[in-house]
Amino acid sequence: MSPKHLISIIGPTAVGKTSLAIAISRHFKAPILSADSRQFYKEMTIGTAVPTPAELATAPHHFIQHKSIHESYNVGDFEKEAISFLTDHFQKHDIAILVGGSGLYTDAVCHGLDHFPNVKSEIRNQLNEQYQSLGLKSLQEELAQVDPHSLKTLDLNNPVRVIRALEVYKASGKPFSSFQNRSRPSRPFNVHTIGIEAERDVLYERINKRVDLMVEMGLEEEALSLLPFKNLNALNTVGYKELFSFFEGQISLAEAIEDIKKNSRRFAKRQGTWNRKKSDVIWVPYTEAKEKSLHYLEASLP
RNA sequence: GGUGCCUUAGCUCAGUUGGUAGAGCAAUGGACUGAAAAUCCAUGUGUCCCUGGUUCGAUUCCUGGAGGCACCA
Repeated sequence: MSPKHLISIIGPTAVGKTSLAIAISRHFKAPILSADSRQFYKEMTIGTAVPTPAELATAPHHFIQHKSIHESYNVGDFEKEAISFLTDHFQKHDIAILVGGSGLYTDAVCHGLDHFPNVKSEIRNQLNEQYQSLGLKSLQEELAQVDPHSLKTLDLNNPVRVIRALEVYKASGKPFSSFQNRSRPSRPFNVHTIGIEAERDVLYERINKRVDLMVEMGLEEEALSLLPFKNLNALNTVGYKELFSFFEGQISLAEAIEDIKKNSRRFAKRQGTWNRKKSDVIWVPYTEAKEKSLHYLEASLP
């Protein structure tokens, strides 16, 4: 069987990942898998900058708006579905494209995650209640009892991390740390990671413009229709949560829009720190992303 | 034109009874194994408007000037 290739496109929000993915998809006649933790949801369109209908028509896309905000969906689910899709796809084809801004999700597909037990949502709800009523300290103390190893490696100031470790313990009876760093299966495909880069001020300018465009396209209306569901995880999202604050009278519309821009910039910055530490990335400037990456891929793929 | 108040970090401002300064926000750097557009950690930022004077020493006090605001004309 001929070698299989997954082309992974990474980069901060608004840098041009979608159009590069489409260009590469057309060139190699390969499907695109989205690894974007917010574009999965069919109820969210404008604020998540999903590809336009025209873009979707020019290249086959997967994992875009295939879930509802009312379903629970996480990296592990995504990893399984994506690998299952790729296994099937690579039976008959050699190339696929992965594109997305969620670093954890692209890493899950490219390199795999450790296998953790399933956790019922009641367990997490209960831990969240404990956090609310008794505080972080009580969670930390409980973790110290059951998983002293995690106590050393975990960010104990981060309630999300502490709750995660505890919920795995409660679901399985074994410490969170005991599931980590077991041998992961190697992927039956080569990964070629292309990173798109832009100067900070250029990127921020693109982000600001894109937010203005979203507002023109009707982001406010879209967010208003989702207001009843604002407590769902999927809606703890830049572009929506700020408008919810506006609807509830906490800030003005202008402030909400400024906050969306600011939070998008911060998000882009976090994506930058995630991506910067990665090795084996072919970095291409956003101005000639298509030429440079096709040039590289032509030379590396058979 | 007159009188009063103001001018300190990117922004809003505090402060130094004279020993060259600090909050919030913004910003920047980092972490990340099923919440990841989430969550968490760390870090500064300076001709203290200009000019002269008093002083060992002035951002602080005094003179003059510039800009802003308010009131009076």
